[in-house]
Amino acid sequence: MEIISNISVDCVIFGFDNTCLNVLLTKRELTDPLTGELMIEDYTMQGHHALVGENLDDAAKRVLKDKTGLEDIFLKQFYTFGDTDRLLKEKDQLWLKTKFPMVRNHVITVAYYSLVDSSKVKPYQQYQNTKWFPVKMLPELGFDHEKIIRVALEYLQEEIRKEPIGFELLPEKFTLTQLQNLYEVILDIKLDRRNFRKKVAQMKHVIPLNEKQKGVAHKPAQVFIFSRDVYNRTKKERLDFSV
Amino acid sequence: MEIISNISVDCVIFGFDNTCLNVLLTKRELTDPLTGELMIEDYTMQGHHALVGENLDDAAKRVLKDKTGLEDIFLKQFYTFGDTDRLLKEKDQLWLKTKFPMVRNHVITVAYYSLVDSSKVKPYQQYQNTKWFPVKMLPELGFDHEKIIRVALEYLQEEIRKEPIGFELLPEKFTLTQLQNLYEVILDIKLDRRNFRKKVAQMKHVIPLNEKQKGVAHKPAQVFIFSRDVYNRTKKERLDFSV
DNA sequence: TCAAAAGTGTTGACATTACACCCATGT
DNA sequence: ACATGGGTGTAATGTCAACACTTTTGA
Repeated sequence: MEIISNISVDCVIFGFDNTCLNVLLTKRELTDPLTGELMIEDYTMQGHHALVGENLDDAAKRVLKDKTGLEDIFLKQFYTFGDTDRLLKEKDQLWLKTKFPMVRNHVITVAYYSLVDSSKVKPYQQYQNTKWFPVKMLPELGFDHEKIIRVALEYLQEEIRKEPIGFELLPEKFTLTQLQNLYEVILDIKLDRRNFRKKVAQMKHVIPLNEKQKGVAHKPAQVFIFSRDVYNRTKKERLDFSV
Repeated sequence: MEIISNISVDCVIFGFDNTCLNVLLTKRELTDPLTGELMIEDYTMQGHHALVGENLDDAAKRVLKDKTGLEDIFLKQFYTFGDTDRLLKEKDQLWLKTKFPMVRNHVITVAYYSLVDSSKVKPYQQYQNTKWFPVKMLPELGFDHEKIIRVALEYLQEEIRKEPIGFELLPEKFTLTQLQNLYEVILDIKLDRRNFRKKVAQMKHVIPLNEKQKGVAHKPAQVFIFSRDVYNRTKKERLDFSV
């Protein structure tokens, strides 16, 4: 399978742990073969190059499966980064020359973000040194990946205001407090609990179950599920063109 | 200047004529050199391939300048089309083999849309057979350009609800009726005149001039300008996460 | 019995909708 | 004088924001 050397696909994998919005990152290390000195030590999203004969979306699914073991996961293309200088930092050039000599200088990357229930990811991690990092406390990142993650977050923030995608980050069954935390963390705002619940109560696609939390040292919360089906049947166009 | 044979940049150029939202398209014709028979006759957006050492955004600006003569125009990347079958229709293959034999089968295209004051475009048209077509009455289109235009329109509709970009389609000075028509046509909705004006009156960035329309056979309308400056100073975050 | 989070309603402010008549101009 | 689009206000309804106390559970 021949790779397309000037097109890569990167995937910002978001997860949520009830406290932070996290991104899945893989450590990149390079040691000088002579001196043993550590020349590069940082993190990247570790995308892949597209393959000849492969749709871009399929390449993104491949990256996601490779890193998380998951398939049929929310995945959205948000931007293509095509500046000529995106791989020109000294350490990135060193990395590419050492590891990927066939790759030319100007690689454009089609960036996707995906939302995963992070409890499902852990067992599948195939890469050593792949870890979740809070988007507010990113480690040193290689290439232009810090920028890509920042832009991904902006698109996510925009999208989550309009579409019911937050549920992708939660387990199938969740409580309203979890849902509220999710919105608060992603949008970086505080929400009023009662008003939030009023709003959710109008969403027919957030469905209460006859089931409560168990084993918590406080009043157990009602458990809900999300139904995309109901959402699709009940959504209506918003008509405001607010600026 | 070496072209990058597997990456192209397409630009959906939108214009507005107070009645329709239009797209600028160029005729594509191919005649059989032997029989003189017309083998292809349709329209395309006529993008370009990216050049080695050129930022994608610069490639898009180049396409736009080439087709309209305009620079410093609103230009927004919205999606990258990367399906392997996007150029595989028979006539498109014929076209590519005849005209661009160096281009491989799988070309991804990074698509931008731009918004232009179409009164400024006409004098510059460099291509014969470049014309405006209403998005509601597109001619037969080559490649996957019909899909690209459809998707561009969806992104435009979304964006114009949130950001003051409609002004890019109008002359510097415009009337509120023009602005209302613009919103109605792009969003494909009807708006109440009085309510529309109330809403615009709240927008500090739409500024009335001491100037009226001239030479119209009815009460002349007040003339307005848009100020991005004022907009940037007065915009506030919307906090609703409506779905 | 205490700590911790769940759950619940009302009010005032503001925004949105629906709707009909007079005005200024060119012909 | 008439045809054409410009310009304006009010009332009813819906939506949003602010706010505090009681409940249920495990420890």
